[in-house]
Amino acid sequence: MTEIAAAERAYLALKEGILTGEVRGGELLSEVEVGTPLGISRTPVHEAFLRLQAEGLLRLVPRRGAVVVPVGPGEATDVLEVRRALESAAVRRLAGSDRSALRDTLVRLLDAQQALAGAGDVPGFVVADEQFHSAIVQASGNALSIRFYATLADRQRRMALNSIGTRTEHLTTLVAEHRNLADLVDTGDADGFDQALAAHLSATHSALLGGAL
Amino acid sequence: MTEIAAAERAYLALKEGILTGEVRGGELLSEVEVGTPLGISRTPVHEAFLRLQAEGLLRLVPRRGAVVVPVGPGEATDVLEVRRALESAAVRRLAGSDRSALRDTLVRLLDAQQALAGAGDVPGFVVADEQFHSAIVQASGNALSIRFYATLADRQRRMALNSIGTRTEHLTTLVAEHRNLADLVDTGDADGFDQALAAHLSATHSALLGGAL
DNA sequence: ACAATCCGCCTTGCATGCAAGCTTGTATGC
DNA sequence: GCATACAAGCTTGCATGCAAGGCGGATTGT
Repeated sequence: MTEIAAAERAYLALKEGILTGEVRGGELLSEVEVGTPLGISRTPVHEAFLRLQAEGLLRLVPRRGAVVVPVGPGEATDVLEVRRALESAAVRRLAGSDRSALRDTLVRLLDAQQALAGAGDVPGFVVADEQFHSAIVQASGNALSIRFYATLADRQRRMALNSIGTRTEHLTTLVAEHRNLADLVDTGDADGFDQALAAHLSATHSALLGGAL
Repeated sequence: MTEIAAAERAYLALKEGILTGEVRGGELLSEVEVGTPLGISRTPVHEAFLRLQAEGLLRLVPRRGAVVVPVGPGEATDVLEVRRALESAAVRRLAGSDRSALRDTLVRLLDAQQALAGAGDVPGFVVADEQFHSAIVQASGNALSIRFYATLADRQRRMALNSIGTRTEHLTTLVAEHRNLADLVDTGDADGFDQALAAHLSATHSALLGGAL
């Protein structure tokens, strides 16, 4: 039945819990406490704890348990700052190589965004937004960037809890900004992209801080 | 006697082995094989494997063992690209805050570099170089950047094997470039820093690809 | 009543047992 | 000679046993 390994299940379940806010920051978890509901023993849970500690989501206290690292005060700023840095670096590299495949991808994603914005599907739009940005980084082919960016997406997803109560009117604005970004990628204008992205992420910043998108 | 935990010892020992090239890329390791020399059982070794997999240095093959991920062809480029992105982002942030403490630190590190360059101490200089660059990132206070940058330092250390046969004449050139970078940090000239850093890292790039520093 | 001490519970860290899966080498049939 | 099938040895994945350590509550002495 369950084809995936126990350690993997524990990891995914716990990570999902942390990212969705189901388990609150500061909370103290024990291995049996996490493993019992999943029907698995302490060992795979311990392994999951280690992986999550490596990602900075958990902090293992030697003989006490694992505390969920709370989101720090400046975390939103930190995430967006690194996102800008990595995405801009990706575009800078892409400026010197073939961008046609990426352009097609971005066009497709933009169409999907437009549809989602029209339908007012905010959760769907959030996913599409993430796909759009990460597509750029992935196209750069920088394996380290890609890996880092994935953890940034996780962190941002965790913070996005606060800002789900979102006005749908602004979604079309975001699509327009994305179109602009896609154009700059296509042109190979790395500096212009960097500036536009900074502005674009500032809006996201406000959203993550609790306001409307 | 040994106060640090077994899992930690396994992690540190194995990581050191990978970073120094003692264990070659592509090699297949088994848990007992690693644990026996350290006098520890499979469990802590398994945990070390998981951590190293999370860092991308190891790849666990389900019922076979752990293969040491070889350095990819473009890894040097990738590392330096992300280094540039993160360091420049740090300077951009620092441009808007108090840089006096950092300036003092950089001046101190520059003096040390000059001494090391004069003495022709290449390994010592490599360490000082790493301290100089990471000091900038750390001063920014971006926790994510700092963490990412640390793994970049690891990767670069692993690649630096090839380029240890280094001419000491060029060390003074590097010190001069560092002084220039420090000035730009102090001035808060983020764009200038970015450009100068790109040039500076290009030299490092050639070094990492096997040439002289 | 209050403070200090001690005992017991809960936690992890590590070792080991057991089973399952993959690979390799061998033997057998054609 | 060649291909196929089998069997043995390796590997890990997970469960569990055992010991050590920390914390909290109860108890006792003042």
